[in-house]
Amino acid sequence: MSDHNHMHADPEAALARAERVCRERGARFTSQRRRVYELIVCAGEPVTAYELLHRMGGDGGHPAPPTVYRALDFLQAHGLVHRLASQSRFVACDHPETGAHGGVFLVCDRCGRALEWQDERVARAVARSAREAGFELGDEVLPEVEGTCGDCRRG
Amino acid sequence: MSDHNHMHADPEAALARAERVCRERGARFTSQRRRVYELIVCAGEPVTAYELLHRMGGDGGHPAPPTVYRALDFLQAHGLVHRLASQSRFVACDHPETGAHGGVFLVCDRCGRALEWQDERVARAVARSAREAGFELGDEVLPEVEGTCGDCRRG
DNA sequence: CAAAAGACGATATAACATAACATTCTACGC
DNA sequence: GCGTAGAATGTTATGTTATATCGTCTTTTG
Repeated sequence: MSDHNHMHADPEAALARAERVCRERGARFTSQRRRVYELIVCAGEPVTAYELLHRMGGDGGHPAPPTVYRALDFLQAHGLVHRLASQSRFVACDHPETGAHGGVFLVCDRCGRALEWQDERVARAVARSAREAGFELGDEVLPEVEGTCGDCRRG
Repeated sequence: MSDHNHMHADPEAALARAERVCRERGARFTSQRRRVYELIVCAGEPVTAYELLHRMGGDGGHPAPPTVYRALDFLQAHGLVHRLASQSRFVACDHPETGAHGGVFLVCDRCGRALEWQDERVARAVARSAREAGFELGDEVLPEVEGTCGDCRRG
């Protein structure tokens, strides 16, 4: 019923997977997009666009905002990252291969980390609600809820 | 199971109710807060903080941003309005008296309207997910999902 | 009435995001 | 290879959302 959730232990694997996903779709996983994705994966927690921006700065300085936002748009469109609206932050998706991302984001109000918790029950309940309300659900249906994670509660 | 949802047919009633809710808690429903709440209720759809700001302008001009944000913070804290993170907009809560707001926001990607759909199944499924994940849910647990409402689909 | 707490005004600035247009890169047919 | 069309990126500017800070006023309470 509920899949166990995990952080990206292996950024290499995530990158390889992303590359494969893009190739299969004929989408170009350019160096910018790769760089942004890598930074998100390695962050291990939700990061803002401007944090990414500043981390991209190599020698001369960092690129302009549109550069990052364009990469983020691409990565979102291909399901590689999600935008946490409640935080204006971005996280890597745990399972970019599957089209459906049914579940819920559990966002910790203390440490700020977000768990992408897969749960068919939530997905089904939401789908059912939407149907009853006459709504047709879109693709980006990853509800976010705020709470306190186990680690933070235990101290 | 699913409650029917309705727009605020009667702003007067909503204001009276808000006033009562505040009085019961010893919170001050000041004129600023009343004004902001009234504007949100009358809008009938999600509105941005700056839209409220501009609508508050009476004679000389509109107040400064902190004025609106402070009022919004208060109203949110007392469950009178919700912030739709995905839109950075604010909507009146349909049932401010009850502490729990279990359900889901169905946000139309065409007309922009948001339906606060009460559904115990969603609330339970989310609560269950949270428990399994070791999360303790906070108060602000109103997941938002994007889709197309019945009106917009039918043309 | 005095003190304390809460609310509000005002200024400035931080943080998040996109519009618009120029330039460079890449794939693809020839 | 070579030209070209479309995609991607660079660049500048600006729009939008939100908060920090500090001073003043108002309300509550003892």
